[in-house]
Amino acid sequence: MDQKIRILIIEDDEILRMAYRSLLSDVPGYQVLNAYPSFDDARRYLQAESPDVILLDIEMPGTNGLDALPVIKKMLPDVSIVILTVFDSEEMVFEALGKGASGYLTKNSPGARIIEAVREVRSGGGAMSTNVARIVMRSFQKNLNSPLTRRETEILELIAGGQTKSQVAQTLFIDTETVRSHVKNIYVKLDVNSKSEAIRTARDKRFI
Amino acid sequence: MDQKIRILIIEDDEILRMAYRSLLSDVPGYQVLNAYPSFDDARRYLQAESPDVILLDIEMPGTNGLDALPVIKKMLPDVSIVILTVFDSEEMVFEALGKGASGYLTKNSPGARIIEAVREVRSGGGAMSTNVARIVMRSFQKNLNSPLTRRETEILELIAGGQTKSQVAQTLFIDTETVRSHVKNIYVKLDVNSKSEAIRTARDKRFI
DNA sequence: CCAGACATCACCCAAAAAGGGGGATATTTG
DNA sequence: CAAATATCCCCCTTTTTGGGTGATGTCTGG
Repeated sequence: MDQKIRILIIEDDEILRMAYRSLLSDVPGYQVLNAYPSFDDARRYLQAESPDVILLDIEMPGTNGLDALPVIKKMLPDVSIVILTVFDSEEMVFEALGKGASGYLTKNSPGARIIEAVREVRSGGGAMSTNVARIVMRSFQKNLNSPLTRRETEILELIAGGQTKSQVAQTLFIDTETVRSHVKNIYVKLDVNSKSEAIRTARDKRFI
Repeated sequence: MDQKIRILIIEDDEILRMAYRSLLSDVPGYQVLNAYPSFDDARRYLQAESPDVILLDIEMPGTNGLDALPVIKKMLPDVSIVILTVFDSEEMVFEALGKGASGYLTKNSPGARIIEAVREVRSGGGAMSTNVARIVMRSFQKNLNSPLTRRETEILELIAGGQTKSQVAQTLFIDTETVRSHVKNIYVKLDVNSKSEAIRTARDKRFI
């Protein structure tokens, strides 16, 4: 059998901390190295214990989980971190993912889901609770009733990508005047009169 | 007990189609309305059958799943669509999510995962296989070794959001000249000399 | 088949923004 | 304390932008 998955728990609530510990300790192939009530407590032992997976709470005394994330990543670049929190706001999720979390579970997740998540992140996958997945997926969703034509959308996307009209023209092999013409139409449709407004409006309404 | 979850399957491979059908039919609370080998076959019956969840393949004769997605969404705005495919490329995933898929499973998903996914999407959540979750999460990940300072990153993000230097200045309550100064430093650090190059480079390297 | 939507290109103009130099001066932080 | 960072100032030219007005070919849905 493979090496056991070495797990570390950082969670300030004692009841939960113990619950997670016993939950995961009982899983064959899992080994809970330790469980700390805060990142500041865990910090100096991280390198020595070198866990494979860390279950990390966000709301904690001292350094919170989101601030701890990059620090942990710097100390243990190969560790997989699973956020385990009551918060499921868009900002929290995006910040955690941006800082390199491999998983994001909310605390209503059943024990089986937590066990599963540990295995998933260790084998290179991602783990999210369904409400988090919902948030993430919605952020990708485009508005299917855009007033913009395909070409207009294409052009606005390139402009939103930072290109000037003449660069867009080069990219699409059309004349700069044509791009200008499209952009004017876009402005009318979105009821704006500058590039930045157009991008903001289009993004808000998910036209791009 | 609640109303059964009404399911439709669109999958060209006959073996799989039958397998999914029998898998889901056996689940209490699930009802498989029908299983079609292509979207073009399913099309005219969609409205009448009004399923809650559609399992949708991508590679199919005729209209493929990704093109079918917006059409289905237009016909049945409240349906939850779960993509079920062998493809797990970034482009496919993003396109499917952009067009309103509520789930994206790859075909190596165990039967239990498919059953679970149907329930999840129907109750408003999102469902992804772990490899897909991985792709999605990686797309959010920032480079933690950015050469840019916090302020420079902040400014470049605003510029990438379409704002001009003077708008950025207003947003951050600083002088336009200060923004200019930061931007010059950004250009040096990224070794570029225009806004569009800076945005492209920074996005490529995930500095923003 | 035909009107309307769409994509393409043209030329006029003034204002705004961008980019390249050269600096200075606090403030923060390791 | 020295280095990094954030702030602001002035010079200059080139590029981009946005508004107006119009034309032409193609495609497409009713």
